[in-house]
Amino acid sequence: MNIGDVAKRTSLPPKTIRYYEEIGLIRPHRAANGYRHFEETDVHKLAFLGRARALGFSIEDCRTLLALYEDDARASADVKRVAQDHLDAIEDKIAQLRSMRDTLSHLVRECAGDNRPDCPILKDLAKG
Amino acid sequence: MNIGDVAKRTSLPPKTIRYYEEIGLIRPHRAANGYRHFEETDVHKLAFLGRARALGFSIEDCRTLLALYEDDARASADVKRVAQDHLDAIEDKIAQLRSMRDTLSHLVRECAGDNRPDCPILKDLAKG
DNA sequence: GATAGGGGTTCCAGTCACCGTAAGGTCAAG
DNA sequence: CTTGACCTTACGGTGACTGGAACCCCTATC
Repeated sequence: MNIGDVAKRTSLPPKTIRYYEEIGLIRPHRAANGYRHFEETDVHKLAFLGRARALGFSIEDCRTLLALYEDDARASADVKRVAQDHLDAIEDKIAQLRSMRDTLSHLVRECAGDNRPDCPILKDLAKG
Repeated sequence: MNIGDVAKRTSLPPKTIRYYEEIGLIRPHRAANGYRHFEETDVHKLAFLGRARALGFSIEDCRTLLALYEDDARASADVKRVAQDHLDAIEDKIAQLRSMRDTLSHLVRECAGDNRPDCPILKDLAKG
């Protein structure tokens, strides 16, 4: 299979697939003409990576998860730890964003949004 | 005032302050020895920027907000639009993260986290 | 055989908002 | 006079790609 077909099947852009090869996540073969040639296992790995990325795992986490996936002797505890750490990071991020949102939505509600210059948003930014 | 003092007063690293000068957010004077010399207005602007950044505004948004702040003839509607757009983006981000969190926390709960290889997290990533 | 098109290839630069490090100039204190 | 804390610039790296240029390959059509 060529990269375009793989792109369609995995919903990953060709650019991303090349990038994943560059950083060693996959190792597709090469045809005589220099084109990348993908096996089903490559497609499977790429789909795995796509889902892991969609859950927000970093590339390095994905590398770890892929290695665990391919290791029949893995301990599920190792997988769980990676996932739990990521989950904690997500929770932190959500809390951060919520705090921003609360402040911001308050300020936006206060702002008249008309032609006059008076603005509580700027007032807040200017004086904390 | 030198950059170190400004850094302390604004809680911004010197590196960041230099960067903000480089991209034209501030224009501190220079002393004879080449050191940056900051006026109170510079410190005020930097504090403004620090708070805007803390609310998650992009640098370009910050540039816009600072320009509006310094424009006595601004319309609060312009400020409000920037803030509202950012707020919408934050809401989107929160929704995205919540969706990730929900999926992930479910998977993490399902995973035994022991020495055995069987793992619902990997199973999900492998088969969507 | 020439050409048009739709693949594919590499490499370089850019994104965003900085941070790390190196090599060096400046200044006040001991 | 030296020490150490401060300042300067400049270059490189971060994460995870994306865009674009310049070029090669393959098939179909005229």
